[in-house]
Amino acid sequence: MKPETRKNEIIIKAAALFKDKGYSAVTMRDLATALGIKAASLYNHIDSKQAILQDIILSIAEEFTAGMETILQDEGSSINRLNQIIQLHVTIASRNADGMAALNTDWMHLENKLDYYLSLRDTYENNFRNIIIDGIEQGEIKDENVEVILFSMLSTLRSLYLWIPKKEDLNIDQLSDSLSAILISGINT
Amino acid sequence: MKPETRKNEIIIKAAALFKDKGYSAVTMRDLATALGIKAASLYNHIDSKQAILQDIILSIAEEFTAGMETILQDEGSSINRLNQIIQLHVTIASRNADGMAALNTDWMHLENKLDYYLSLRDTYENNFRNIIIDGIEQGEIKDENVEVILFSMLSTLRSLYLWIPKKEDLNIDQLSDSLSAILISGINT
DNA sequence: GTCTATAGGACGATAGAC
DNA sequence: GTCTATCGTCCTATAGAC
Repeated sequence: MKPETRKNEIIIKAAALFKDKGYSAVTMRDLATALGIKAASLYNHIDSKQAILQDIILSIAEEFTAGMETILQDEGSSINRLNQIIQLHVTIASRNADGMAALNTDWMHLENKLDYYLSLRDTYENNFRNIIIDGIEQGEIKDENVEVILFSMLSTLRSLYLWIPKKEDLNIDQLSDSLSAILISGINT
Repeated sequence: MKPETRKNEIIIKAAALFKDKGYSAVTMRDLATALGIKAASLYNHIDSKQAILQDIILSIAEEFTAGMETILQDEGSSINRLNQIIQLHVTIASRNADGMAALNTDWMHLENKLDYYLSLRDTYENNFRNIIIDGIEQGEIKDENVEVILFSMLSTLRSLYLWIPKKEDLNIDQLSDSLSAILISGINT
C-alpha cells in the first residue's frame, strides 16, 4: 500500500513541512533540503509541487469517503453510526496526522482537483448530517439545531491532527472511547 | 475603537484575503488591487506585510486574554464559567470572523511576535484547563480525561469563524445557547 | 538519480516625482 | 496619498552533463 519509493518519501516529507508552515510557505528548496538533495532532483520523482498536494489531500479524502460508505451499509442506530464516524476520524488522523493538516488547511490551494475535493467533502457532510437527522427523528438524539450538532462534532474531529501526535500515551481506542463519551453524552454530571 | 482610517481599511481587507488564501499566498499586489490602489501605495500606511499580520492576530489574542480575566474574576460555578467562555468565543468570532481565521491558521508566520502570541495562547489554555479541573473536583463535571474535554471544546470554539458567516439567520445569543447545550449536556436522549 | 546552471517571472519593499 | 520605475531576491520548473 505504501511502498518505500523515493516518490513516497517525498510526499511524506512534504506533508510534514506543509503541516508546519502551510503549502504556500514551503518551497521546493525547503523540501529538497529536508531530504538531503537539490530542488531540481525532486522533479525526477514528482511532476510538480501541486501534484504533491493533490496526492496528499485526495488520498485521505477518498479514505473518508470509503469509510463513510461502509458505515452507511452497516445496520445500526444513529448513535452507533456516530461512534463509528468518531472511530474513523481517530484512525485516519492517528495514521496520517501530517496529511490531515494539509487536507484541513491547504485544500483551497488545489487547482484542477479543487472541484473534485469539494464534491467529496460535500457528500461526506451530507451523509453525516442525514445520520444526525435520522437520530433526531428516531428519538435517539436531542432535538437541538442540526447544523450546530454537525458543526460541533466535525470541528472536533477535523482538529484531531493537531492534537493526536502529542498524546502518544493515550492509545487510539481509549481516545476514541473518551471522545465518544464527551461528544455524545456531554460533560456535566 | 476602529476609526475609518486608511490603515484600518487595509488591515480589514487583508484579513479577508488571508482568510481565503492564507497569509503566504496573498501578495501585496493582491491586497493593493483589492483596495483599488498600487502596491507601493500601501507602504504609506503600513510598515510591512508582517506588521499587518501582527496587528490582526495580536489584537484578537489580547481580546481573548482580557475576556478570560473577566471570567476568572467573576464569582460562578465551573459550568457557568464554561458558558461564559463559549459566549466570549461566539462574540469575538461573530464580530471578526476574518481575523479569527488569521489567528487560527497563520499564527506560525508571526516573526518577532511569535513568542508573545504563544505565551498568550498558553496562558489562555491553562486558565481554560484549570476551570475544567475545578469543575471535576467540585463534582460539576464528569471525571473524563481533562485534555480530551479541553481539546474538544477548544476545537469547536476555534472553528466558529468558519461557520458563523454562513449562518446569519441564527443570532449570536441563540448560537451561544445552542452551543452551550450541546457542548455541556451532549446530544443523546 | 543527482547534479549545475539558468530561464522567466513574481515577490516585498524603496526612491522619488506629482 | 498615489503613482511609475526599479532593486535584489526568491520562486517553480527545465535542460543537459555525469
